[in-house]
Parts: sequence; C-alpha cells; structure tokens
Amino acid sequence: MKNIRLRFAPSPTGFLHIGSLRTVLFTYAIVKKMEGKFILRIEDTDQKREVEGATEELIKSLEKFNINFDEGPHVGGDFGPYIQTQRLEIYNKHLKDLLAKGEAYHCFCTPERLGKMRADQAANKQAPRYDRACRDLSPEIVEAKIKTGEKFVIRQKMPLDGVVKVFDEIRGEIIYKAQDLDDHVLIKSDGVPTYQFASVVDDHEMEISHVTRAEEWIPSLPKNILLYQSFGWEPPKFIHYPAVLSKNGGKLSKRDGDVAVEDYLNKGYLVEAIINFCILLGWHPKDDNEILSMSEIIEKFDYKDIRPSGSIFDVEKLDYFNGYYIRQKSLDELAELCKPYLEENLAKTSDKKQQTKEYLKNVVRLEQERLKKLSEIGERTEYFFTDKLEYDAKLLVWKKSTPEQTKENFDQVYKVLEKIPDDSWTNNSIGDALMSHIQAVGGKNGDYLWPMRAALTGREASPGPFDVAEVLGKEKSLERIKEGLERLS
RNA sequence: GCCGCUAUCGUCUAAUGGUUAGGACACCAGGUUUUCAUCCUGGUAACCGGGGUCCGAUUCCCCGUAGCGGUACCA
Repeated sequence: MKNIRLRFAPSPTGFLHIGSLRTVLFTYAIVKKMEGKFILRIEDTDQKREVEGATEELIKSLEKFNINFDEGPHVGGDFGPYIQTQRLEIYNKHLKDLLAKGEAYHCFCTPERLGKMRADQAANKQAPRYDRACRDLSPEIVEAKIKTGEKFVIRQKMPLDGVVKVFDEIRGEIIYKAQDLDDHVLIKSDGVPTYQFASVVDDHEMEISHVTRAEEWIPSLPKNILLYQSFGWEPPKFIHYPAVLSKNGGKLSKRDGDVAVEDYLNKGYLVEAIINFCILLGWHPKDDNEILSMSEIIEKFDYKDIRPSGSIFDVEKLDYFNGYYIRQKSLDELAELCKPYLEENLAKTSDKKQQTKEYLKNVVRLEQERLKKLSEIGERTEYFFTDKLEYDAKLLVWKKSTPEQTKENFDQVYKVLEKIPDDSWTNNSIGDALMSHIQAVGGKNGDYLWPMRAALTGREASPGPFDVAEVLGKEKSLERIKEGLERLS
C-alpha cells in the first residue's frame, strides 16, 4: 500500500485567494482523514509573475487557519527542495531520459512564427495547435542548430492517433482523442520547465499519492498521464475540485467583493466561520449537520462525496456562520478579538473608566448576539464612548405616543432611576424598579422603555435599555435621560 | 471555432427508477412581558429543454441549450 501523501502547490504570485483556501481545506481534510503527509511545494517556474514575499505571506495566512505542513520549504523534509526553481537539476536529469526515449523533441520555432501560425489557424477556423514543424528534425540538424546557438524549447511528443483515457476520482473516466492534444512545451527556452513538466516530475519524485487541484486542470490531465507513461511511472490518483464562482456565475474576481483571505480576516470574519463556510462549497456531510469544526470535518470528509459542479460563493451564508461562531465565543476571547476594531472609539473618549478592559467587555457583551462581523463593533457601540449624542428629538417618541406624553413618562423614568442606590445599579434592579413603576401606574412598557432606550443610545435599534444603562453607569444614564427630556422641551 | 467539465428551491446542497423531492442560508408571517438581535414555530420556493429506454423517469442513455474551464515559452 502506497503511503498517503498530498500536496498543496501554489504559485507565489500574490495573496492567498479564497478559492485557493477552499482547495487547501479540501486537501487538508483528505490528508488528515487518511492520516497521510501534507506537503507544501512552491511552483515558481514563471519567474516573471513571482511576487516578492508571497510564499511567506501564504504560509502565515495558512497558519492562521491551523493548516500546517509536514514537509515544505519552511519546514524541510526528505523530498526537497520544495521550491521548483531549486530543482532544475532534477528536471534536467529526467528531461535527458525523455529525450533519449524519443518522447520529446527540440523545437526551434520562433515566437513570431508561432504567432503567425496561430493567427492563420484562427482565420481558417481551425483549432490553434502547434503544427509540429520541428517534430521530425534529424538528430544532426538538431545538433547543428544547437551549436549555432539557436534558441529552442522542448515539446512533448503526443500520439498521432487513438484515444487517451484518464480517470478523475470525482468525475470518472474522461476520454480524449489524441488528435486533439497539442505538442505543448515542456521546457522553455531559458531551460526552466513549464508547470506541465515540473509538476509531473515533482509529484512523482515526492511520491504524491493523490494529486488534488482545481478543475481548470482537467484539460491537461491527458498530457500529464501520457508523460507518466513516457517515463514509465505509475500515475497517482487525480482529484479535480469543482470551481468556486462569483455571485454572477463567473470567475471569482475582485469586482465581486473580496477575494483575498486576508481581506476576510481583516473584516472580522472568524477562522472557524470561513473554514465552515468554504468546506461546504462542493462538499456536504452525510448527516445534514452543517455546523462543523475542523475536527468534525476531518472525521466526516470523504473526497468521493465532493460534487463535480461549481459553486457560487455567497457571502450571506458566510455572514450567518460568522454570526453563529461569534455567539459561541467566550466573552474574554471575543473582547480580545474585537479590540482592534474598538480603537477608534477608545480614541474618542477621555473618560478613564471607558478605557478599562472591564468596560470594553461589557460593551462587547451587549453586541455579541447582534454581530455579524467583528468590524461592525466600532460603529455599533459608538454611543458608549461619545460624550454628546446626536439624534432627532422625534426619535424619543414611541409609535403613536405624543411628545407631551413622552415628556411626562421621561420625567417618571428619571425619578425612578434616581432613587436606585449607586451600588445596586444593575441590569436587574433597574429593570425591576422601572417595571414595577410602569405596572403601578398602569402604563405600557413601550411608552417608557422606548424613550429611555432612545435617549441612552440615540438610535432606532440597540440593545435593551436596562443593559445599556447598567454599562453606561448611573451618572451617565441620568445625564442622557435629562438631555432627552430637554430635547423634548 | 475546437476540446472538456457541469446542470435539483435565489444560494449552498440531500435523496430517489414509483417520495407530500429533504436540510441549511436568505426571504415572509407569528411567538418569545419595549426597539434591534438572539431563540422558537410555521410558510413561499427547485428536478434546464427535447427525444428515447421503461408499466413508470428528476434519477439511466442520446441530442440540444446554458454556464464554466482549457485552447501560452502562465500557473
């Protein structure tokens, strides 16, 4: 039985894309479920597109999701190096083998010639494909051209007829006609291999048991399989993940919202929520229970259950998961997570009491069940930190009540609250005092509580008045009620 | 153009050769001793189209259509 070894093989071309994260998550779930090894390999054969520091950022991002590798450029391993541009010698060795077997050939065609060829093919409504002009050059000619310094690439020699049968673990057998396959480039003129060559060599050399990648790679599967055959290697299993699409069905791009994982993190999406949401894009647990921790995912994951069709990234459902996980957090942890988003509010107040950890926790507590994203905490709790509330006096009047009535009720509320001793200024005692007063005078709750809440917060919607009053403190609360009373005059 | 993949509520999805086609998000309504939120209850909402095969197709096959992907000395 072959060892289970899977790899994540990104190109260091920028930030970690949310679609790539789904790829990692799927792969990670498979590896852990099968108790295999997880390898990070950096595919940097396109040096032009490489972004400085991208690999480090990527690893950092993944660490936030608790995705760790058994082997990789940052942790080492027995199958290194794990960066493709450091493996050139390995590719060279295998290339010689391939050339000797006659499975690949030198091509001296210039980019100009190829461009013209493709233009002609397009004009004639033909499929653009290399015309194989160099495929049957004699060894002598090839050698002579190399000697004169002519630039060349190495192309894979495709079969001229017949079919190539490939197997994808999710979709089953796919059959390609050999005539539809192009003699594509294996080694570029600068001697660096293309993805098609490097990935096959590496997956073999690194003893990868299951190649996992996005479905956009399906068309290159026949070429890859043929390469394995040319080398005389046994191919691994191939699992192509369905695409993650944008709201309008296209590729998930910046136009449709955030695509970088870090953007979601910065907006205050929780790691648990992102994982839970992403794993459900193309996969579903058998028992219909969609709330899943990473360990539950690993326990239940089976790549055979991955759906073949693409799925749309619907941020509304992510919001739901995020709200859910925010509600599950302990207050201490949530307050800690909210801290960065509260900085702006903290800067507004000079009141020392409002800058204590205790006050922050109380404020966060009142918003915990209302929060969809951590980043909302600042705006939602602004009134806890400002000295002067800005709002229209009309806000204070409840539904069909009148300003006169409201004023009268306000007066009563003030008097009741005033009598509560400082040391028993709590949610419960405030509530008890007010409710029994309202009952005694035979009033309606809303007639008293709405204006109180509005005066305390200056908002249409907020946590309840007793809660807010408790957190605000007696002095501040009375001050605001008095101010509300004045606004009505 | 050529090649390939895909097709169940708006979205993520489940199941099935005979079912009232199930769940989740969103949405709507009601309830939870003030608003918002939470929570609870209920509701609206789907088998892409056409042919076959079959006693019977959402399910199997073919065709079409649509979406997506590939068609680079990018990955």
